[in-house]
Amino acid sequence: MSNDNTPAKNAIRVRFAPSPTGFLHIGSARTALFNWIFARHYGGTFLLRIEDTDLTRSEARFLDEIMTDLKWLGINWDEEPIHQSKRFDVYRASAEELVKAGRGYREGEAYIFKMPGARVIEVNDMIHGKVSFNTNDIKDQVMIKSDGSPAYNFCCVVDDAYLKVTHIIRGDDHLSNTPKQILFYEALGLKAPEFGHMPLIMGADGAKLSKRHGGVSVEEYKREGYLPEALVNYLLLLGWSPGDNREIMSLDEAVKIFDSKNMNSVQAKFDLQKLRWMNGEYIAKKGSGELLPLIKEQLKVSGRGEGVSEELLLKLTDLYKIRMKTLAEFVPATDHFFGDNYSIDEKAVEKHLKPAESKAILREFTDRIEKAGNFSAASLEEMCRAMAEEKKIKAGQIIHPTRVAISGKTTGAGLFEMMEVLGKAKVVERMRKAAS
RNA sequence: GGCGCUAUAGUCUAGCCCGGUUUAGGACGUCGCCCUCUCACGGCGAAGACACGGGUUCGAAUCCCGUUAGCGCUACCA
Repeated sequence: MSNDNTPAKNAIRVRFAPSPTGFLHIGSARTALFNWIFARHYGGTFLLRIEDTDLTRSEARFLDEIMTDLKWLGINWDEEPIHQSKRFDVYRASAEELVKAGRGYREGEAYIFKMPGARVIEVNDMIHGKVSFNTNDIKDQVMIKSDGSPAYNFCCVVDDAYLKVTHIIRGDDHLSNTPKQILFYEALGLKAPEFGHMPLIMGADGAKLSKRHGGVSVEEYKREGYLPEALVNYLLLLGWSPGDNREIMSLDEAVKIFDSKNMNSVQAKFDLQKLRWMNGEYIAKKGSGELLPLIKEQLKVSGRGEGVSEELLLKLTDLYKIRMKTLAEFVPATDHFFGDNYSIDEKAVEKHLKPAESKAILREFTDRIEKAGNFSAASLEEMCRAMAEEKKIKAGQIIHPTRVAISGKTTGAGLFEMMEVLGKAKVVERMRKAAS
């Protein structure tokens, strides 16, 4: 599953080479992540190269977004990124050199690399082990296109050599490109780096990852309320395993124990359920204070919570963080705390508020709590239990109608905590309305 | 079609390199029970896998071959 091309310490240089023609794809993020971890583990250098050779499709806003998302994930780079769009003359010079040396030819404005006669190219892949290709199966390769822009496989080699990249970890979709690139290294008189090809991430149905699988870009997950720690942790486990049964782990921990030998060579399906579970774990474990700014962001996007005190938000965060899989779930779950315009579960109303018996119980409970001086969760619960005892009914017969009356829902935080947070006036008002 | 990669439960995986210690371990999901005012959390438990066929061997999830299936490349996309 692996070979012995383990890098010497401090000497390794890796790169992540995004193309700014769209948002940061979840698969690209994973590639960046593994390169970064590899570099950090060996004390090497992690570089960024911008592959913007497609001048018409490349946009500055995409590049900004990609860099923002990388940082958000916790991936930082060590040197100023280089842009391929600024190096067209370098690629042309190299292509010119190969043509002059008889390794290629011109075809109009284009520079083409001539495939050598039958030869076997062997790649000692860090993940797959030995893989071999026959040059007979590969046709002549374009180096510089007619429009003057370089072809991917060619400028990739020129730049990786220029950047002194020692290890290339990338997706399996590049495995078949590797012999072509090795031939370029040879022709240019350069030493080829080590290669490691990670299996691609597929959607749940085995098809290419797409929107309907839950999102393809990091930005979408960020917006949905996923924590970077959770996304990174999940991506880490997709194609790599520490060897023991550890699952929840920080980036720092992963850097420490990382070993490319444990990288998997099997394509993996993206499982949104597991990501959601993991995200829930991270949310629940975070301090409410840490979560607060993120919760505020969610509220802001939804247009709720304006002018609400920090204290109340903190309290709600505390009550609900254990019930959320994503931050985005906070708003619909707590809408009844932010004004009277909240969603109502009609089926719940039918079941718990419609019966005359429920209304009577609700009225009685309302009368009791209205008279009470203390509106704390503990004393409310005491009153509820006492009333149940007196009336020879189950506490649930009071609790369920009350919950629906004040929240419109059958789910959520503990009833008495909710009542305390909402306050006496609001609670009594909603209960009277429901009982009428 | 050609070339390449891959193949443990619905999903991610451990075990495979160095064959016996495996009644194949863990996690998500599913189901059941407990806790409980609901939901969630937590606890306990259950169902569920070595793709198929040959071979090597006393013995194969582990090694070899084939078949099948999935994916990738086969662009003057990256």
